[in-house]
Amino acid sequence: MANIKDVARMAGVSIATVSRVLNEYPYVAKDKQEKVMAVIKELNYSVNGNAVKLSKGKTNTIGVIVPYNNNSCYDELINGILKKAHELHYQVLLLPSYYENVIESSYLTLLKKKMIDGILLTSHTLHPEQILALSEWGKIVCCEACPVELVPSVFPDRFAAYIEVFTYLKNRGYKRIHFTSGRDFQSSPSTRLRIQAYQETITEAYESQFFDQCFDYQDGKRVGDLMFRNSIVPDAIFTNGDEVAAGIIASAQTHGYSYPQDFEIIGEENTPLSEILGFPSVDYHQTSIGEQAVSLLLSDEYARIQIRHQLNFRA
Amino acid sequence: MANIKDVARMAGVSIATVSRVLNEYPYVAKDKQEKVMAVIKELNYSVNGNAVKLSKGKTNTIGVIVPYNNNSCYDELINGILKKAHELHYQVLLLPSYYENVIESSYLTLLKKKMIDGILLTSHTLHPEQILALSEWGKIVCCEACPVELVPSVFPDRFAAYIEVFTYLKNRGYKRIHFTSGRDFQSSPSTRLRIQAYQETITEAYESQFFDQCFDYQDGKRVGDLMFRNSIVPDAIFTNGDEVAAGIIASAQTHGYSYPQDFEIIGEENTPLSEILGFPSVDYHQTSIGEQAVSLLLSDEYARIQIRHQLNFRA
DNA sequence: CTGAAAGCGCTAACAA
DNA sequence: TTGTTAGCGCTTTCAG
Repeated sequence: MANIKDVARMAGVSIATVSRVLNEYPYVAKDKQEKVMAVIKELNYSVNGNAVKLSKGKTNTIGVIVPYNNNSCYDELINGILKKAHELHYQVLLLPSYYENVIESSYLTLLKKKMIDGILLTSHTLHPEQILALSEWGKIVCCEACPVELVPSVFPDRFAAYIEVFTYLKNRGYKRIHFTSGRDFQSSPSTRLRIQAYQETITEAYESQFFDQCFDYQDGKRVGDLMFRNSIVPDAIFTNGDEVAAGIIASAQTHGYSYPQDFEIIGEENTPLSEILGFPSVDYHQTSIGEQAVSLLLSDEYARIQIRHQLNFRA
Repeated sequence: MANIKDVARMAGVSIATVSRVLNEYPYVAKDKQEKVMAVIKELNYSVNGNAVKLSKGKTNTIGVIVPYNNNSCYDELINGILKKAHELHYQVLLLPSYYENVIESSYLTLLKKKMIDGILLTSHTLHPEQILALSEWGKIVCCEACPVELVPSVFPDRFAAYIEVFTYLKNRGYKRIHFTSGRDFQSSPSTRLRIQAYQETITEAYESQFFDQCFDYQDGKRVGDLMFRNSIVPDAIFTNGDEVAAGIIASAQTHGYSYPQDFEIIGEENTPLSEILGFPSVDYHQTSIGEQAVSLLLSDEYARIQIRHQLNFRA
């Protein structure tokens, strides 16, 4: 396989000149430039990207750490990331963590290894110190609210959304407001926020229940069964995802309860599911978060940008 | 930032020895090994991945070309790919093409640039020759049926699925069988197969119609409007995706037709949507395709592996 | 406008 | 078991 030396030799110039042509450097004589380009074509030559990266100390690649790829919320986020990265001529390494701290840390070291220029962090189990310890080697931007001020981030205003939803349900007169979340409150900040928002909003003694470990449609069906075969059935439910909400609705039906006649339900992510089934859903504008996160990552600014959510009602 | 030379100097050994320790090479004296490890820790040293790649001529990275990331079918596929790649200690570069041939080609050249070891191709607009021309520089595996024998691939048996669906609908006595697809028949092989399967199965003169440019829920609503405000309304529809099917069902309702009373509909991808709305859906087992595609890509075998679909009926 | 040469940091063949 | 050294292929300063 031809290298820059071969091109230089065949074109009768120095490798420096070839490099200049390659990088569209000005100040190269027209004839030499054309000769070099001809030889490049003739030899079917391409630069070796790894040599460039090594020499430049820059990779034009960013890493994105996600727990999974099978959740619509990461879907939208990743879409935004891909779009903006492509615009800015960066490539994206997709790094699945499966919520394992060891794996997440190993991804952070990619910065030290100079294999990526920056990292975008979505939902994770990392300790802020682990992040800060590696920020020295490259920028790390968080797509969720980070408790530590020093970590630049672009994130949804989840707490405000939770407050808004609970307030809405309360004002509507619902008294048995159940809600769900994903990871348990010890590992998930958003679960904690959800509980806190509930406590701050629903101050009276309501017959509410909380269910964690809800991630998809099946989980929705599972907790739906728990909710509706109970003697106290909910009159409103705030779920952490449209799929979960859909599962609950499906389960409710098997127990003789139907939406929207017997209860209200509110989802998250604003997917076609909520549109089809006609329940309200919170849109966190993840695509926009993804785009802005990439912009922030590739700038040399520090910022913590909060993106406003939107509670979407159906016709 | 410390490099291997610094480590060698401080540990009082040669860089070769450090390299051996780094790569867990046998035949390194215990004491030297420990000394080196101590220095590595002290200096907080990490290898430079780009130097390794350049030196070894191998990147342990694969590229995955996808049109978009916002379609559940790529979701599942990518999930399988990520899982298997992680197992085999490879990293995944996610390359969105937006169905643009120029972009797709530019991704193929990453092989020549030695930036990835192989490419996984999903739906694309590339000409088989374009693929073969670059196979010389690295393995390319296709996740769709490729018309050219020489391209290794792992792919769903779409045609068989289409035949099965149309046969099923025909045997059920439906006479106005509409169907949808994504890209038009000129650019999409699967659209052509769909039409061909229809022609081979439905030989009598049915009042059928075909609609392309259907990709998501909104498209489903759009073509649903076309279908149901027509004087000839379908009694069965085969869609190219659960979202499209859901959109059609939603639209049908606004026109006074409801599923399953007034028509049959069959989707694709077997997502929660079809489960919730209760229509049958074709599962192509994309997760499995993704996993096997990675295995094939990283082996040095040649194969064309067809994965059997499954037509999923609801309770 | 051009070329020589010194890196970038690591691997691996070879000799010891 | 260890060290020397020649690559891997490109960028970039510096001198001209």
